[in-house]
Amino acid sequence: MSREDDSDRIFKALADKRRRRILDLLKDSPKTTGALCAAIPELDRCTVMQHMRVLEAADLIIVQRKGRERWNYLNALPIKDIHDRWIGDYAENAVNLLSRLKSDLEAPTN
Amino acid sequence: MSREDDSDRIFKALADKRRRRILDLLKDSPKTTGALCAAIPELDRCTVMQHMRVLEAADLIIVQRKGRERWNYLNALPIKDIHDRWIGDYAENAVNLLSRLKSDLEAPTN
DNA sequence: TTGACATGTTATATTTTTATAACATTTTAT
DNA sequence: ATAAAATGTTATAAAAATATAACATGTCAA
Repeated sequence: MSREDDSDRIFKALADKRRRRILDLLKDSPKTTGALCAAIPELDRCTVMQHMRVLEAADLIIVQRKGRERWNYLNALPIKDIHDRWIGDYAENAVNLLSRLKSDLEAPTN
Repeated sequence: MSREDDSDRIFKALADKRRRRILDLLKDSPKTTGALCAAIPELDRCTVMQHMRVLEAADLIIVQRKGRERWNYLNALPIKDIHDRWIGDYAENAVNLLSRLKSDLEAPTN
């Protein structure tokens, strides 16, 4: 499983508004699947579970079963990895690129 | 246009492997549309342009026309915004949540 | 054990994305 | 002016993601 596959799963998982909302809900405290469904009444329970499976496959949530309940925990580490590997790079170059853009635009006869 | 719409467009734009690749290509230096198409021979020119439109709508690239050429510049600022607003939060809480998870798992009778 | 509860699975319909073809516009060079 | 180059648009086919229904499993409490 390549690094690129990992970040593909993570970005795809983060691409959906409802999944980001689920992560927000888990940010404060872990919750059971039932509690999450109750917090998102406009989505069918099955739909919520399908989203959870996507998040779990991306390793953005960690699942722990306790009796007949399923407790879902946010795992922020993959997001931090993306930041370190990806966004860090871009942010580092941002000023650079913007200033290059600016000077290019100011010399239109090149 | 809400803040959430903005980050939705940005995350959706970043969700595609090929669009991330385009951003990578633009990271080093701005390029014309033609140069980008040449760099991604496995994709049809129209497909590349469709991806560019998605990136442009998300404000991840800035477009400047020079004669009959179109120069595409990476704009890293939206990515940095996401980091500051979103990933920063998660990363901040990461140690917190992981340690809470750990202690929860070690006390399974709660 | 038995019924109710919480969760899980599989199949399928709906919607959204992605790829491409066909055609149009703008600019450069001759 | 005219042909070629570079880009742009619109329509549509193909593929993927999302929502939901129908059914299945495991666990608790009486």
